[in-house]
Amino acid sequence: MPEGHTIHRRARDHRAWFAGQPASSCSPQGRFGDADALDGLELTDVEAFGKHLLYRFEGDLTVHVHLGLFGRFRTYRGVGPPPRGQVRWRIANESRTVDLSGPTACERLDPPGERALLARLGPDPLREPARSTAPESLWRALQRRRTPIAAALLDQALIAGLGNVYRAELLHRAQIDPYLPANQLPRPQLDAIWSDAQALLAIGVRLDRIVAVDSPSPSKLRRAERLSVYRRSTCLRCDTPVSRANLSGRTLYWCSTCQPAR
DNA sequence: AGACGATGCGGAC
DNA sequence: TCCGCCTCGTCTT
Repeated sequence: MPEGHTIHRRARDHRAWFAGQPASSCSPQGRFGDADALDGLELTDVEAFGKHLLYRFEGDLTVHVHLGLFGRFRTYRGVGPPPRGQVRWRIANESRTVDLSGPTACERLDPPGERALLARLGPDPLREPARSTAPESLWRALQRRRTPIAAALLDQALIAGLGNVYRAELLHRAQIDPYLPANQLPRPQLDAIWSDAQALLAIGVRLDRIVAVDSPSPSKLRRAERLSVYRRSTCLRCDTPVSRANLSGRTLYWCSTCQPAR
């Protein structure tokens, strides 16, 4: 579920449903101890930064949510049913109920904590204006790295919001060997990845799912037609068996024909 | 019914 | 580099 597109979509939805009015708040599971202190406060805004969500409440209170690998939201219209499973945080008004379960983080964040969080995130393609060039800071950071470009793309301090699916699909679309050292990636290739990331993430937010192939009607694509290499047995474009490897604990997928080593 | 792996990340070693 | 988190869809038995 959660790469940057999911987080931005949740921010947009939760803002539309809850912002500008009081919301009830509780922690059915009990592990979000501050939930009760927020009960009845007005939710003023919801923001997304990379894979992080910030919920703003009246009185300058901020809640930080990070879904991690397992976290998910369940949404109900109107008054929700009894919590299903372990619900860390339930937020609701008369029209919607949202249950958060399994997050890596669900916590009050004070201003220094928020500054520290945002300081360790690189630029988020979804927060930057659409551009044909990558941020200079990203380019300079990559120049200092000899790790594979595939590892760099998952480093949230370099670029915030990409996960394992977008990494695989972006490198495939750019026809780049995932093991190319980051400091050997030519600037035009970085710019191509950046602008492509902006486009794909925006589609992801709109459709609430990752679609990484070009299509006049991306919303109609079947599951097996949306991705070219991620978790596939063969490359969607050329039918070559997809290569897999473990790169610092994550499975890397690529097509050795479309993305040859130089 | 049970095993396994997953779109993530921090901390221990 | 590995483990834990704490959930669920998919696959195997």
